[in-house]
Amino acid sequence: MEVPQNHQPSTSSRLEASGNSTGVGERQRERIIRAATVVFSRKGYDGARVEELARSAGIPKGNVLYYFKTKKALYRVVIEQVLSLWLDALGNIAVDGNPEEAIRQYVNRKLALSRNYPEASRLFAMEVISGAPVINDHLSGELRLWVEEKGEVFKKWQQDGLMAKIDPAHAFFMIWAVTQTYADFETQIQAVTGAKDYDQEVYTDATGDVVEALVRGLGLKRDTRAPVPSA
Amino acid sequence: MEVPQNHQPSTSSRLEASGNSTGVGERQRERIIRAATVVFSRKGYDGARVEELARSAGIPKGNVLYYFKTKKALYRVVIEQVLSLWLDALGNIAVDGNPEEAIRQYVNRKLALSRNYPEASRLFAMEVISGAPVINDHLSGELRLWVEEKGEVFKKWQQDGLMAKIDPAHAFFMIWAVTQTYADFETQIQAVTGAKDYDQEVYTDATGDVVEALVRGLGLKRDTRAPVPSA
DNA sequence: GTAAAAGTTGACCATTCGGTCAGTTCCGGT
DNA sequence: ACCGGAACTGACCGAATGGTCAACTTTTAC
Repeated sequence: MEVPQNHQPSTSSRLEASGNSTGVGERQRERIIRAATVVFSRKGYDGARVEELARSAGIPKGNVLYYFKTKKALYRVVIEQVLSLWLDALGNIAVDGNPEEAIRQYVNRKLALSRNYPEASRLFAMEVISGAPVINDHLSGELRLWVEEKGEVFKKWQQDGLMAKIDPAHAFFMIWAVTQTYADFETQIQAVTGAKDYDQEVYTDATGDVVEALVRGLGLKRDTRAPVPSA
Repeated sequence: MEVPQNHQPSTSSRLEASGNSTGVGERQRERIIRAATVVFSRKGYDGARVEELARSAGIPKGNVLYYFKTKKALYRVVIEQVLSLWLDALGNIAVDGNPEEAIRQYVNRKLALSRNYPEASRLFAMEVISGAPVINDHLSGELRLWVEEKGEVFKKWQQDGLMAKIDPAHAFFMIWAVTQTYADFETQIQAVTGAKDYDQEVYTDATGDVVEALVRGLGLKRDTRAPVPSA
């Protein structure tokens, strides 16, 4: 487990002009990353062949290794991108509004994420199951802080009798588990439900039932003292 | 994806005597399977090296291949064993008793399974995330039937007002997701909670909070018409 | 227009890995 | 004691894979 330096070819000479996306090779880079996310998420790091990553991106193998010095370097970039997507999605849980609505929104957001980026979710899951060799620091760093912080909010809610007395961390574990299961275990759920159009059928039911069940399970109440300002 | 025949050396000559565990090589076989479960669950099929499987079992590589003709054959045996553990654990949900107690027991059983066989859970998860190439048939066969069957019970409960009106399948998905998350995402939960003794600290909280939250979330009630016979 | 830089490609190389095999040891039956 | 088969082992092999490279094409800068 060395720390392979990143190649990062372009992006160096003409940084000033054209703002962000430097034209030519930058598109390829992202093209590769996108393709790699899909392949890695199904085969895992070891199961994914560089040649397959290339084919999936529609370019020859040599070209992939031009943009990413090693397979591991590519994986690192991919997983880090997935992680930031994950962390971003944690977003801000509305602290001030009423708990029920706040969590309802949060769950819906997480559910939408599973729906729109199922590969990202699966890749993240695989990484964690494997012991999170790459992102462990992020988990015990940023994520842990975030949970502690938001946990305080939960405790406040609990004191106000607006949430069941559940260890805040476990409340998050529950929410994450339930929302991500629809991406990670898609194969299983597909097999069991026999749904023809997974994305349509399954998520429709899930967003209804699951959100309600979680809100109920976590014992979330509307804050009656400060009624919602209509919006 | 061929179907590699299994070697299965011993167990053939002296089946009659000594009942089940045929002495000599049978112990090795199980030894290998146990070790392989651990390694596969962390590295995945492709990530696990035969040499490592061997080392983990404390025997030379050649010896592993003596008992299992190919790596894939070994994997198949391992995953199938894990699956049957999983399916067995589904067990019988007490249909007659009161819903609340039935699910409470079921969740506790699943939680205990995650606790006692975390590698099995992780391996199962990996297999499913990868598209369940080996166990897909089981999922859309046995498992689907089981869910349909037990789903009927749920519907009955719902008609009697003893359970929230949730698509039964999704109720299971929730339960599975939550209980298995403690095994599959152990690394993440460990990182976030910073627990020193994961097995002890985390599961203690989980069995308390999680069971309650699920019972509440699924709106399970005690059947008041037929009070529990004291036990 | 032209030269340098960036990008592209397929051939090629070294290593690793799954699997084979011939030879040896172990062990139960007689 | 000895025979036969099961169990075991390390050397070996071919295929596959990650990565390199030199040649070539395209783009960019002036």
